[in-house]
Amino acid sequence: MKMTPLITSAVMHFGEMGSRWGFNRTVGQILALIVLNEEPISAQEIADALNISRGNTSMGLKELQSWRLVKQHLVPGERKEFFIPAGDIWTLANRVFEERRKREIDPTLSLLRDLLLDEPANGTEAGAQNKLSEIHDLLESITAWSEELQNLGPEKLNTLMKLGSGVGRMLDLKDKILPGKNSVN
Amino acid sequence: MKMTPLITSAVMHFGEMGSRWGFNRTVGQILALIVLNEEPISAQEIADALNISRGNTSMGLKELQSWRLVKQHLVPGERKEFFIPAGDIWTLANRVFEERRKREIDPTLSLLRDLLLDEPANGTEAGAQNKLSEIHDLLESITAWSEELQNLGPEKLNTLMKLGSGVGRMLDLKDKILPGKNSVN
DNA sequence: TTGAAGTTTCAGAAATTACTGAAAGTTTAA
DNA sequence: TTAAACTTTCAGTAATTTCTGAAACTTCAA
Repeated sequence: MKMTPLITSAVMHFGEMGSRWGFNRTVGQILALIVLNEEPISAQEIADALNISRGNTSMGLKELQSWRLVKQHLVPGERKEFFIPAGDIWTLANRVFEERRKREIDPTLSLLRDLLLDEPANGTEAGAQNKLSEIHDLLESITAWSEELQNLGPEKLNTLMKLGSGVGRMLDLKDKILPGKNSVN
Repeated sequence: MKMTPLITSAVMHFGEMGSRWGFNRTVGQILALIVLNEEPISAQEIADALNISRGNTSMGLKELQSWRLVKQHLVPGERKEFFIPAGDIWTLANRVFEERRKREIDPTLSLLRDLLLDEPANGTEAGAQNKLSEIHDLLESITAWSEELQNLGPEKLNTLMKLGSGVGRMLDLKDKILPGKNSVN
């Protein structure tokens, strides 16, 4: 494992950002290393390149697999396990979104649903429930929308993103082209 | 300040989620309290309701103001400062997105731009640069897209989100309705 | 069936992050 | 100008999170 200056900077940066993206420093570094490395890389090579313990490496890889960002790669004839990215950059980004949605939105949505079932005990609670219900609706929209975008597939998603301000114009026209059931009250 | 059971559950939950959303427990709790409370609330009331020190409260409020999620509210005749949400739920969600983009994407984008300026020293670096350039493009698309959505305004954004699977159909038709400059190669 | 080559687990140590509370700072009314 | 009412800062402590490394586990070839 080489670790040229360029790769080192990138790996270090991904480490720093790791915690903001939902995992920790070494997990970020491991991910960067696996993505930037052309060849499959073994756990031991990772530990050496990053100067971290073998144990920490093992946990980091487990976490990355739970995020479905890296996967094992069996090299025939080799006993040890190698690791490679679980897909192209687009796929990885999608997985990060999805996984974060699960961790950042779903639990709240489920709590809000419960809280909204209770009868408000008084005026204060009624007011709070209104707010909570607004939050609930917003989070549901976001969830539904992100699922929608996911099964649009990368190509269409890309088209949509590149469309830029065209989206606004398109919305103005939508009733003409999509009459009926999808019009919004 | 009351803190009925309902409000307590919500506040505690927002505290737990806080760290996943980019701030810490008490900041999350303070935010929930301010949003769910109908009336403006003072720093002292917040500290009492959450059982946290006055100093911590002050830091938390400062952070929430830096995220532009809460703002001061001067009550005439009162010396102390009161706090209220900086806008409706939609606005707050937008601010969180925006702020997180600044913290989670912008620094990486800027590093990637720098790294891509260097001449690759060898084959390994060239390969890594390709990957980095893919990541760069993806992050730029996301940034541009999120800005686009922001200045679409809440109403249109809502229309778009509610459109659901209609988006896919609309994209199929887009060349017919938006000919020319916005077509994607 | 043993042992070499590998992986995983997890208790404790190290590093990081959050919180407290006392002291310093600010504002306003008298 | 003083002092009461309030806010902010920040050094030190507490809580949490991450990391290490030794031990336990697994797999496979001989």
